[in-house]
Amino acid sequence: MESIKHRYSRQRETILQVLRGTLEHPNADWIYNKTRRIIPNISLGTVYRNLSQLVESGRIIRIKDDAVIRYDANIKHHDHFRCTSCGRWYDIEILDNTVIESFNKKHKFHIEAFNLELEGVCEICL
Amino acid sequence: MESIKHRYSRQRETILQVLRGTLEHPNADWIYNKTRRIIPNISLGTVYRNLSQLVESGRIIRIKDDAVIRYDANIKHHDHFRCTSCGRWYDIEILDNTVIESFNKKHKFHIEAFNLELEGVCEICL
DNA sequence: TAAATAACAGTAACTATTACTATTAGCTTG
DNA sequence: CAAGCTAATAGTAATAGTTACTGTTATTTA
Ligand SMILES: [Mn+2]
Ligand SMILES: [Mn+2]
Ligand SMILES: [Zn+2]
Ligand SMILES: [Zn+2]
Repeated sequence: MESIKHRYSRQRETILQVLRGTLEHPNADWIYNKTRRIIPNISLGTVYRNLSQLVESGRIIRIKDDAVIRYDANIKHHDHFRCTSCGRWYDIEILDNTVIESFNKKHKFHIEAFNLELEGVCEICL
Repeated sequence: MESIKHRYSRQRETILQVLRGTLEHPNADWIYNKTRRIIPNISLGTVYRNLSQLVESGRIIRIKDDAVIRYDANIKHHDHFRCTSCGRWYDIEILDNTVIESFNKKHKFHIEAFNLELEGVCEICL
């Protein structure tokens, strides 16, 4: 992290400032439109390229990496562990209601659903 | 759940059997190719439509609903709560290392990353 | 058996993202 | 401070995953 050497560019710095100025967790298009108010002729491709570089250099993070929808015939609630080495998916159980209840005590939110995904190397691959 | 009335179709039943026969957590394309071995001229649109109907009727679930990548300038590890009413994203802290350690004791996996996402109605909207 | 319409195959359209290309601009070295 | 190297850019084309449309087929009901 933070080790990749990039030349300065006004576009990249502006994109970073735009993202730092919001709590929206926006997507590329939202960032594109905000940034266009500062650099009107910036290209959408530039936004995508710089967002990727900013992730690469650890200055921002990306949420929901996997753009593909996956399906599961196991319909009882469960969590997932995905092995980055072999790609296997494992059904696991970590979160129970105690976690949720402790959350409910701190915040006054009404939880409808929760999803936990772990990533790492599985026993077979180790 | 299970209340929507659908006519029988060989395509839908085959898709369901294909998904029930694997632990792959496959995407639509994988399911399409497997199902084509049984119904060679099935259409990809049919696969998508039936997967959606099966989700609707609660016979399967979908993982990673949101196909859009979102970005966050808050790079310290944190979880998210998203309000289904107003769309706001909240940075939260639920998972700590005790959860991970207890997982490590049960399974011999090496965890590299984990991501928790909660969904519900926030305090403002309640 | 016939009418009503859900579901189908095939295809077109759409959306988010990535790749390509000629031009511009940040950095390094003399 | 040029000159040259090449990363980064704007603009556009291409790709991937998904959804929408359309005329035909098949399931259900009476
Ligand atoms: Mn599963
Ligand atoms: Mn966040
Ligand atoms: Zn593995
Ligand atoms: Zn809300």
